[in-house]
Amino acid sequence: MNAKVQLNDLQSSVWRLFLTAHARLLEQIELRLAQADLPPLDWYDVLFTLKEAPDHRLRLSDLAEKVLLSRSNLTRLVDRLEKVGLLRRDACPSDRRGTFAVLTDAGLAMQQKIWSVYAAAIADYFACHLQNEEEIKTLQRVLNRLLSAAEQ
Amino acid sequence: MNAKVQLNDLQSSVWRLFLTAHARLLEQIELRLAQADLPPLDWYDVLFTLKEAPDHRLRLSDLAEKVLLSRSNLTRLVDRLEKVGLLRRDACPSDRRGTFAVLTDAGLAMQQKIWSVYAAAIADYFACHLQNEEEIKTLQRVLNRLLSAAEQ
DNA sequence: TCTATTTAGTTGTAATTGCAACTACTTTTT
DNA sequence: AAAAAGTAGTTGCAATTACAACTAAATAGA
Repeated sequence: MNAKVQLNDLQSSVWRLFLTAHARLLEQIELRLAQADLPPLDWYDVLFTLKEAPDHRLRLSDLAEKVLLSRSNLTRLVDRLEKVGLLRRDACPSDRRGTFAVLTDAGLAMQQKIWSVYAAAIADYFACHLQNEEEIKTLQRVLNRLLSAAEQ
Repeated sequence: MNAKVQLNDLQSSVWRLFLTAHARLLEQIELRLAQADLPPLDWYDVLFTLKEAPDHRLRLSDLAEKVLLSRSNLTRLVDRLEKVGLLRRDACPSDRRGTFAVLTDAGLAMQQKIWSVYAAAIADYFACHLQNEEEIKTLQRVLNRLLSAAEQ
């Protein structure tokens, strides 16, 4: 680590910009969801992740990994989602310690409902400001590089 | 709003990337701070913001605005920082409802101490992956555009 | 096989957050 | 100048999060 410790003004100001832009964007988007009486983004994240998974099911530890939540926090988030019927827990036959989270029909419906609002918000606050193809490609390339570096 | 509701696959995957990259980066950086026995980024944010302010002082409401915290959460964050002597509260002479948060010497020292670790982490996880000048300029331009849109 | 280690998930508890209500003060309106 | 409306900051309380300890089951090592 620390191959390049120096940080110039441009770099640190862009970092700051990255943090603030992220924060303000999320603020606006969460606001839209709240205005539409929809649950917050971390609910969406779980529902979407399950939807993408084979058979709409995922071991809790895998789910935690994907949605960037600690295991204990995931346990309780899953509790809440289960309580309102958006997913259910299934025992894992091959590993008696394990539990699957399985998306229910109501969960899928909710995912779609949230998406309709969420997608519009992403379009308004994000996508519509990425003017040309080249700009979005650059962003993609940079973010991919950052992500793989952060995951080692 | 909703000038452009459509969202194509590239756009939504880049949005997703933006969220995950941000989350993973912060995770790593917070980890570095914790390993160095330093307080979390929101403490830094307050200390830095005060350092930048004229006379190292800022009204609580202005501070809340800049660090992206609700007023009530700022009250308690300021409580914690005050309790360990990193800042102090001063009454505002011209508006008796008002309070200033003022950076103490210890607060300034702490800001610098955190910065030494934080800057290295930003360099390692962020800056050093922005290869050429053009890439960082593009990022700056895009983020600026997103930020101003999110702030209306 | 029997013990030690690791892994999956949950739970206790303390700290933090979010939201609404509240106090005190200031500004605007009439 | 009095009443109404708005602003600054704090507080109560419920919900969420973080961290560590815990139970149960699987795996590795002797």
